[in-house]
Amino acid sequence: MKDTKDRILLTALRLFARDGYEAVSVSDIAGELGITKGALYRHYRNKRDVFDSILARMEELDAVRAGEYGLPEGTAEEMPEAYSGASVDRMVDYAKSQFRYWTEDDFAASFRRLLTLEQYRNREMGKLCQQYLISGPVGYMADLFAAAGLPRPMEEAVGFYAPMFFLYGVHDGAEDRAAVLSLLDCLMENARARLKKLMNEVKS
Amino acid sequence: MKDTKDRILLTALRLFARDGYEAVSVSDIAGELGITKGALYRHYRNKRDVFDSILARMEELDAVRAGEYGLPEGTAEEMPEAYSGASVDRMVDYAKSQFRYWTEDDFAASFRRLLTLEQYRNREMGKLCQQYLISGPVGYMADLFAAAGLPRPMEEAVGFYAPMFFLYGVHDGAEDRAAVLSLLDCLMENARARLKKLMNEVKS
DNA sequence: GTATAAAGTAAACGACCGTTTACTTACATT
DNA sequence: AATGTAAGTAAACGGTCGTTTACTTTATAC
Repeated sequence: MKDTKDRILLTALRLFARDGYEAVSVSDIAGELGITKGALYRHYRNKRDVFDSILARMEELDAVRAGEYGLPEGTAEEMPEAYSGASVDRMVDYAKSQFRYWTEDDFAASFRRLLTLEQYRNREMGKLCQQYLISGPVGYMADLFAAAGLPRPMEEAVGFYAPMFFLYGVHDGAEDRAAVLSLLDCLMENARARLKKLMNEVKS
Repeated sequence: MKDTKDRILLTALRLFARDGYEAVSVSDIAGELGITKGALYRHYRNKRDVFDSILARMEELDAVRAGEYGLPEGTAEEMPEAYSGASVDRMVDYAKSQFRYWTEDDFAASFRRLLTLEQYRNREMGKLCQQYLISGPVGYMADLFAAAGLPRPMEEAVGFYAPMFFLYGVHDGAEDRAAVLSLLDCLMENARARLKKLMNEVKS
């Protein structure tokens, strides 16, 4: 069944995201699903194959999501005209949606924690963590700001994205997650006002 | 020798900080030091004892550092008068010093990564991670801002601390770490100007 | 110089690791 | 109804895990 293979993937991801890849045994994954570890090897060649399949799945989901939102996928140098067109409102909405995605979507939230736990083990995982959660998003926003003619685009991008990133951490350790979301809303409204003011100054 | 016990502690910390507690074996630690794992058990009761000693050591170092900087250690409710006295300049200097500490000091930087890797495994580690790196620092700053009479102290605290926290992540994945420090300097100068302006508005 | 204790080695312990094997069950296709 | 294939079980494999044991080396104190 395709269903079992998917259930293995999700269960493994949840365990990897809590304890880290090495700390989770194949028996742990199988036990959580009520099957024996021998059965797991009918669906995946080995433990590493499960992990790699998680990475591949995230890549698919990410591509789908990027396509749905209709955002430019390349860098600013490749398609500068697409960047300057994005309005402040669209960007703030996108940022809020991204926060909810990385905290509320089960797969994405677990994957984010997995990246956090594996980022120091080798260069590939470090790069993936940067790409999905750190220098990737902030670089993307800095490109947008630069294309719009904002001064000090990188400082503005960090000022915009860092609170989101920080609230991922608050969210993971908080019991009252609604309070985190409302704090994010305040910060986003502040950012919206600031960016609109800066954009007006650029135009003149 | 006390020396060997310390070398075990530091070596274990560095390995734990890269791979996580479970992924590091006692043989790994001993091998890195050129001794057998049997010798390690002359200095620590077991593997968990090494880990606990790391936590205890960080607690000592943190207390020493807090004492040296002469900052109020309790909460704002306990000693409100001590908070409002801290000037913006002192706070910015303290923040910069904290960033250098958590990135350049070998023990602190490794400990920060260790907390990052272990935060989801159990409630204790999650609480420690929050206390040292996330809700602890931001709550402390929010208390300072509130005591100074600043409006929206938590939003201001996140705006101030989140970029620092974010740059920990950038720093860990960056090859050019000097660029990270100079970016931090820009952000801190922006924050200094903003806070001084806000403080003046409060006084009037 | 010899006794004493600390620090280190090498080997073994049972437990669990990831993986493979041999066998059984369930089910779809003729 | 017979057959072939996919999915699952139970047991075993060699290897490594954390820990303990018995023994040797090193250094210190009298």
